Amino acid sequence: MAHKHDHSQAIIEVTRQLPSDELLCDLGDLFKLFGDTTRMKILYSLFESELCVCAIAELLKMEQSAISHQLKILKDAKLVACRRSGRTNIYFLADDHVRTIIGQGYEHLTEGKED
Amino acid sequence: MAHKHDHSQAIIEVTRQLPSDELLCDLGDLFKLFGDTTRMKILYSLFESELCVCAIAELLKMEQSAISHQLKILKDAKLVACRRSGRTNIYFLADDHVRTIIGQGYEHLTEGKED
DNA sequence: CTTTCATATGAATCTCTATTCATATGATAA
DNA sequence: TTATCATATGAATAGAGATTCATATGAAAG
Repeated sequence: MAHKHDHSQAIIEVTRQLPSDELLCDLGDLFKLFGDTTRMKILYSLFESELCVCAIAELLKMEQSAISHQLKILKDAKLVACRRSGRTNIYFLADDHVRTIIGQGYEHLTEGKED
Repeated sequence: MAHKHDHSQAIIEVTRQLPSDELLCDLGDLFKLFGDTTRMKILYSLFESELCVCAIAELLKMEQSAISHQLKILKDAKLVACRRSGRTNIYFLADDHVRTIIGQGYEHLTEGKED
């Protein structure tokens, strides 16, 4: 009611269809995981093969610590998982939605070429 | 070569398959757009119907200015577009990938219920 | 058991970004 | 033309998050 012209009907209708705040937050949080270049590179690397932490660090030319921190975030979100092998930790994709979601983004970018 | 154990072969292989830095950055930037609750709510609202700025502001109970700023970001990214109608600006979805991408995220959330 | 290697983690820093406030723009109505 | 409404926008602020540094943990080798 802050403005003069009326659209209360549209608002009521859209509100009815809108998912819960909690779900919308969760959705934002999910996509936030993909919204960082480092995490994107990590995920893309794991598309090809499972990798240990220092391999990813070398691959991306970044510090091991930075990679570990990001892997923790991805692991907490259950997008990746890891297993021990000797004293290395080998990470791999834990969810195939990752491929689908990133694939959709990829399509969007490669189709709409005019920018 | 910062570590002792060797995985240069894996690194070479993965590097070969990895998209360019530019594409990976663009992908990150794209998903960053979905990684914010306010933008997510705006996009979800536009799923249902085209809306003017102040309708979105009322709907989300946020300031008009905040909404305008976010709409600009979405518009620059060509995810939404707008048309003039009198003195109101009516925004609508400009790209159907938006629905697909968010839909995939939605599925991921609603399927994996254990958290 | 001590040393070394691979990884994890806490704290600090720095950057990025979302929101707010104030104001500008642009269109319509009077 | 002037007043009003709808939106846009620049600057400032505040908060979140990514990286680094130093260090802790944990496993294996000697």
